[in-house]
Amino acid sequence: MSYDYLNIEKKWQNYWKKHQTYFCDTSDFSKPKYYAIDMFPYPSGQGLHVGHPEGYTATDIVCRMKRMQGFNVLHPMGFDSFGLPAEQYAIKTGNHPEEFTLKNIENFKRQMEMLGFSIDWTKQISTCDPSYYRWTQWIFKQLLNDGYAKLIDMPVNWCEELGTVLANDEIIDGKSERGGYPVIRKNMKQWVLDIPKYAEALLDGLNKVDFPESTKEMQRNWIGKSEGALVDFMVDNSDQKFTVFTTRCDTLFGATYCVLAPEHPLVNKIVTSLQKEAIDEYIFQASKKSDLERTELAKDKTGVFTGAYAVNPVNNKKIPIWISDYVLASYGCGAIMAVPAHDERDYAFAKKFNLEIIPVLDGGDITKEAYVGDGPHINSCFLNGMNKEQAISTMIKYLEEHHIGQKKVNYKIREWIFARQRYWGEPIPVDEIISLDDQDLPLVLPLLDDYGRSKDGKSPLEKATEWVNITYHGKKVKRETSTMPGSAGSSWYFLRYIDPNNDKCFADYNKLKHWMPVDLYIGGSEHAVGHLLYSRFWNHYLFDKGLVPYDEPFKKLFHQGMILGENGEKMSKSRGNVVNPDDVVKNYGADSLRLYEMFMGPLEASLPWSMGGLDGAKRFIERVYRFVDDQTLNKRLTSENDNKLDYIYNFTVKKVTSDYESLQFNTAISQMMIFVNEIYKQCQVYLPYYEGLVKMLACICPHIGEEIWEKLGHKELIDFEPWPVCDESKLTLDEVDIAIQINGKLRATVKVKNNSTEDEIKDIVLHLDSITSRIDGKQIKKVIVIKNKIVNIVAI
RNA sequence: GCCCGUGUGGUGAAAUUGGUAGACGCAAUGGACUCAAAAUCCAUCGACGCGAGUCAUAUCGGUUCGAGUCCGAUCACGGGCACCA
Repeated sequence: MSYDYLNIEKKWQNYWKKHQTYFCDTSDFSKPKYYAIDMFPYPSGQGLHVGHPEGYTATDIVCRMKRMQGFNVLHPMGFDSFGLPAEQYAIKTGNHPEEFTLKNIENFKRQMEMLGFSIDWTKQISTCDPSYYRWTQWIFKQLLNDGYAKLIDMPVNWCEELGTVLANDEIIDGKSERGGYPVIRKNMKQWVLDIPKYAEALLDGLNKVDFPESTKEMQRNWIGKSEGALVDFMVDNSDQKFTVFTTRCDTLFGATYCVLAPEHPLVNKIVTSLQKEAIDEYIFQASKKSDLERTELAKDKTGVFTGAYAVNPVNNKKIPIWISDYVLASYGCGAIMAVPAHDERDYAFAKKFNLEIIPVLDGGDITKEAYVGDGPHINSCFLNGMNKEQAISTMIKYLEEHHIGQKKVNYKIREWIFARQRYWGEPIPVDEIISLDDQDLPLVLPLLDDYGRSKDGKSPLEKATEWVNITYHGKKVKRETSTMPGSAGSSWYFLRYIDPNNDKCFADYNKLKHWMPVDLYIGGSEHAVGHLLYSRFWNHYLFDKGLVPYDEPFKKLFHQGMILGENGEKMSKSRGNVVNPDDVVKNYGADSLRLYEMFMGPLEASLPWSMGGLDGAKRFIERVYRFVDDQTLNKRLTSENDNKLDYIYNFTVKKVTSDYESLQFNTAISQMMIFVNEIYKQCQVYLPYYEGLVKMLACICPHIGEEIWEKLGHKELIDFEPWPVCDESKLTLDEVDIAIQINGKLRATVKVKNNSTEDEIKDIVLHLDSITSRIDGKQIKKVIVIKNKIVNIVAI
């Protein structure tokens, strides 16, 4: 006679584990498919955070509903298990990072089982498993053979403290995402993947996927497409020339100087002897600046005149060439034409160094500030009087006809730096000359005595001399000692789930054809650009090679919000507001935790934790359970329908179904609560309606779902029972409440026949005592009737 | 600085997308049951007012018969990008 959640949950978890085939048999390809996954976790030493189950419960609910609706459901889980904490643990203890990782995976898995997720554990993967990273290496090899992976000398983000390079998205405010250590720019030979080649495809693909608009926008900004033109400038009194990129070639008549990036190769060739010393000093200073310093100094423009002049190709005017670090070597041509009248940065620079400012767009006051608005062109010869669009296309035509420029599209997105000077990552399967043959994959990480960096600051793998120095195809060679970044293994794991044990290829095409794309993908918004852009890139690439059936891997993406501490702050050890899921499950049960997290508020919202809310969730489960657990209430399950609950039951089925589909679990739960409140009021419930409720609730609270189902006398699990169906005919009521307003203010409500006509309603309303007394002596100007909803009487 | 969000009771939040603001939950208060307590059940619960009513969705203005919802301005908070030519 009480809700013994500990034993109930243990009982069903053991049952599911013993009968694993229930959630693991995904072989019936004749059914429609549904593939839902969560962003797989990094198995940290701390175990699950209460934030993890939020997203996991959401996918689990949808999967459970889809199974009942007759779908073939794939719902696996894996571990993103290469990474820094395991390596640091290994450095500290001298143990292999794998030992730490496997221990953590076991703990994560235990916690997930404790929470009752209907995960297909037979398809579990781990990115640090050689049978998995064999194929990560294999995909890298394809990228290499096709020219998308390259070893290039480039300025990289170097973190001295971590002893490795980092990708742009691993840096926040000039500091490393992990640890917050300073990051500097440094030229190094690096493995990179040519993601910019896929810029256009990745941009296009966003139009056909269901992602949060903010995430699409972030990816668009990250890719940073801009359409413009290249313009060639001759250096005066010289045969040297350089090219600039501009999005406003229509303002070329207003270009009064040019600026080269300090790193631009032309600088040394054109600098005059008088300016050489100043230029060299400036270049030296610029090279020493870290990214952080560059951004901090952003407000104050610096620069030096080269002594040389360029010739403006449209009017042959001589304009000075400067260098400045506000021009980036890595974007466009590393050189710009400056139009100070209409660009804020150029304006600030021109003012500081007293350079000429010529307006070429009418409007604004350039004595005060740059005019960045629109206006007809002036001082612009053949463009005068034109608007922006006309002027740009006219100018592009002019540039192309005179062979001094052309149309050009640029992207901000840079190559993905694909090597880390670390131990605990996938070895890059190449030596100095060639990549490894397929039969030599996987290239397995060697064991080391010490996992710290080697003395010369190189990768820890340098110390494995026997592993590094090999004879391959008859030649003495050295292996690559960098490893892949963490985002390598996570860029394709959703493909491997589909065929995790295949040792012939990364996944069978026919299986991919059945399961891809992922129908629902849930994870944190911190991956809005990094992981989500990288995995889209790999999938597009594999699609172009004909190895996967769809270009976009994720049909629908959703970001769950963050669960904050009870004080509204982010949960952290130092704030002392961390809630441990193990404790919650012990004190309230997994079902209560799941129900509570889904009821807190919208899934995407960041919300504070509340122990009181957890009490409420448990109370609701008990209220439902009592019908089978309590003998007196048990008698209230009737086999005859008195029709009193017809409307509310069918409405509840309809709302819960559509709310689950759109991930609005908070309102779905509130609707089930309304239904339960109603059956308490009625003191009885038609058994099929109660069973319908239990099925819907079982998606969120699977343990109590199975328990009630069993107590109702069913022999089969509830998980594959048919989903309740809404009988639409029960949703039309005989009478509806309509509101009556006078001049927009609510004055009364009245019951009228459903679908009454406008005249019928007017007739009733205008004869109501409570209304006539109010409009007595006033003139009725208008009566607005909205069927089945509202009447508004306008009277003065 | 630029881009994108958000702002509703004591509190977490609902609101059929322009139609009865505050559903559902938490907390609180009163009552029933109990020797008593817990649990449970029932009731009340935006503010002011005895009342009829009046005022209330960050602030100010607009559109509309009607605005939490649409438009404009302002303020506050959150997220992203950051000299990208």
